[in-house]
Amino acid sequence: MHRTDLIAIGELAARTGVAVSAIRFYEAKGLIEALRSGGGQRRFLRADIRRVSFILIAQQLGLSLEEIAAELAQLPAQRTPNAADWTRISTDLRARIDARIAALERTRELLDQCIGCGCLSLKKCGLYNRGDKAAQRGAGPRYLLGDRAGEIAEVG
Amino acid sequence: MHRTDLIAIGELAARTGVAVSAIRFYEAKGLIEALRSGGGQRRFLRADIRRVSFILIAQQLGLSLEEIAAELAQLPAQRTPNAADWTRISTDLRARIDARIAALERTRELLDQCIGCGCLSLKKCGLYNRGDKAAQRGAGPRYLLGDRAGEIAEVG
DNA sequence: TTGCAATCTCAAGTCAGGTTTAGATCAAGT
DNA sequence: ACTTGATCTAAACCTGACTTGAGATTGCAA
Repeated sequence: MHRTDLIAIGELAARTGVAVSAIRFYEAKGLIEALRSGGGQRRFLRADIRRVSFILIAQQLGLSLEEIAAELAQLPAQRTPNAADWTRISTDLRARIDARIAALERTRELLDQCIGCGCLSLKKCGLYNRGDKAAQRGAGPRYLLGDRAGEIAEVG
Repeated sequence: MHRTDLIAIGELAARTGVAVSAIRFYEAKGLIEALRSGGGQRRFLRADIRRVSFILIAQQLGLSLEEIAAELAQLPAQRTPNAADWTRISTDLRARIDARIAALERTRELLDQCIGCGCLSLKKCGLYNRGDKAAQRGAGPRYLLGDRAGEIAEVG
């Protein structure tokens, strides 16, 4: 159990469901690292399956690759991460899930008020006065939420 | 109250917190429509403030502009949407929020199991066997979730 | 040892969701 | 009438997250 602990990129891809090209991309972005075979092919540790899985979960929570890289940076660089290491950073993830759920529940409550009054006027019901950063994924309108919130969207 | 019911693009932008360029972009994508002044400038109805607000809320829930366009298409084209119209499509949104929350709660539960056993092995805990489409925003790994789920990410 | 799939690198392409730029025109206050 | 800010169009550019393509090399298997 030394040679066989190393897997090729194709196997890592198959094990995680991520495309080979995506794995190379993640490596380029510093989210994972690879050893090299004599001929220059990437060789991953089995532990990297876990690492890639983490990336996938974090992405579903709306983290950018950069943010995910920051989380992963908390793992030990020298040794293979153990259960305690993973528990620590998975707990971070759990907190994010909690925050996300709380934000959605707030949105739901406010939307219910809006449905109730049929207004959707947003100033009255305050649907935007929230600063829900987690939801601020991708491009999207740049200066909604935060900076200008509170002086926004008054119908009439 | 006939002329004054029309607002310029700058005012719509100011009222919603969305950039003028984004409003033009939404129009190009068919999410909103504009009348034109004699000189060719866009003129919006006050009701469009509500429409843009809806776009913003829906975006926060992870809907793509295309999906949002589909929702908005349910509004009456002829007359200005009334409270009942908005209530109907806001209710759709509420259902999506509920689904999203439920999905996150499932993820949280599964992650807790993973933290518990320190595994993150995903096959055992089934963190991916979910088909959480709502989370599938942006680019992301194409063939995770759905198609190949269930045969994914077994550590070891 | 030959053959073919898997890998490699590097550059370019894709898609969503906008923003920026340029040069021209409109509209409103004085 | 004049000026100045708001708007117009079209096209180019941007970021994030990958994918695709081309041409060369590697590695396992028969």
